[in-house]
Amino acid sequence: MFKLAAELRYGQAMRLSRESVLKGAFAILDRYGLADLTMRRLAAELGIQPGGLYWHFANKQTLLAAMADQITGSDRFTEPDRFMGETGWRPELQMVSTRLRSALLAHRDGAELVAAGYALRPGSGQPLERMTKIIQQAGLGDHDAAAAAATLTHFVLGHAAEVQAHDQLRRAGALPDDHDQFPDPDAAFTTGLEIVLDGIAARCSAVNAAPSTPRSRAR
Amino acid sequence: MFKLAAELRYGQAMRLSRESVLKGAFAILDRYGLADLTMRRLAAELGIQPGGLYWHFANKQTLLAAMADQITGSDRFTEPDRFMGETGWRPELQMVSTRLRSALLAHRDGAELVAAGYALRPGSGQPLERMTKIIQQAGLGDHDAAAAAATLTHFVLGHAAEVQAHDQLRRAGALPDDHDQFPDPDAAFTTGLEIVLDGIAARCSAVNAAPSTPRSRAR
DNA sequence: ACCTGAACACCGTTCAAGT
DNA sequence: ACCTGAACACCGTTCAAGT
Repeated sequence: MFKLAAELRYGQAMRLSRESVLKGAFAILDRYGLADLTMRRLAAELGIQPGGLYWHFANKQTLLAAMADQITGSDRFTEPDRFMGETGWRPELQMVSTRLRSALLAHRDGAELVAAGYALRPGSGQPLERMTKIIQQAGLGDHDAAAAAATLTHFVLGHAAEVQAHDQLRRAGALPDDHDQFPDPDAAFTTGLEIVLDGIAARCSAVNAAPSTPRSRAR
Repeated sequence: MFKLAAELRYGQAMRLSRESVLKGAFAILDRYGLADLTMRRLAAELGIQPGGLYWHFANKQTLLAAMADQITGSDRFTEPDRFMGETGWRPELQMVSTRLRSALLAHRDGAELVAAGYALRPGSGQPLERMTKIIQQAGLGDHDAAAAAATLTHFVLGHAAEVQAHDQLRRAGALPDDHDQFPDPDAAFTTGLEIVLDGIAARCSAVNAAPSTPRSRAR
């Protein structure tokens, strides 16, 4: 009898799963940021002891990698390959980049999290692989396509990280009221994206113009 | 008498300065990596108690920022403005980018360090400001020049971070003997740099061709 | 001026033991 | 199978007190 009462009070409220632990981790991330996402704090949020977490995840690194995978590996990038018919490589690349940006910005410190548990490792880097394929279909060779996709990824990741670092400064109150002393990140993203896409376009036409000497550059 | 002996043994070996603390910090960084660069470890390396460090630097963040500034703010970027005469914006941008890459790769985890204590904040972002000026002289407006410089910086930083993350994996022995399953980072850098520079060139000619409608894009 | 000694409030991780 | 309890080996930072 007493035991039952004790269980109602102190017993497990509900058995946890990998998914519920991940959910709790995202809750802390979004509310308090990556710096405050500690194993002990997460355990407290979930109502268990710190050690209990290690039944679900081998270590913190694995947990963070799973979070990064969830951000970067959402179905948005694996979506119907030819959903929009033959729109060409440029709008496709633009779409993947924009969606990756949105995915990174959807969670507080999302870019830092993904950059830390590197998104570029195979398997998780779904947007990277998607970009590489699109660029290959645009006519670039394997090496060039990989380098171009990496360049695009670095830009998107760096841009999102910069935006979120700026968010963090504002939260800390260390900014002069903002408005636009840091002139419009959306416009900067659009411009940067156009620059990279134009650069890829230039390399494509260079290859198409002189297939035997891919080193030649358009002037 | 005993006091003198005691001082010879346990007294200060040599008064520390901000510079010597920085030097010790770089020594640990290069030998053991950023993860092992702790205030306690640094104090031990310098032969003082952990608390003693806080006379020289307000906190760890300030120390790391000073290290990032030293990497990113070396004189290499402020060098003679017209040392190479009128070589044009492209080789100038190429030079600054290449030197920034070298500076980041010169210290273990240099890219991560610079990315964390953001190199993009004014004052420390000397390469960023240098790039912006060069691009402005190439004909782009303030906003476009800033966006282009940020794009270039994100590429260089992201590339270097990727290279060093790869180095770390190899050190941990978690890689299949390397050779070139990760095909030549130097070539990937050259290709990525050309892509971004071509993109900037495209934007320049778009502006020059139609100054009143800078939205038009070269085809 | 520069540092010690000692404490405070944290970390991630392990592991026997409980249920 | 899933978690507790308790420990281990760390952190960054503060601050009175020494010299």
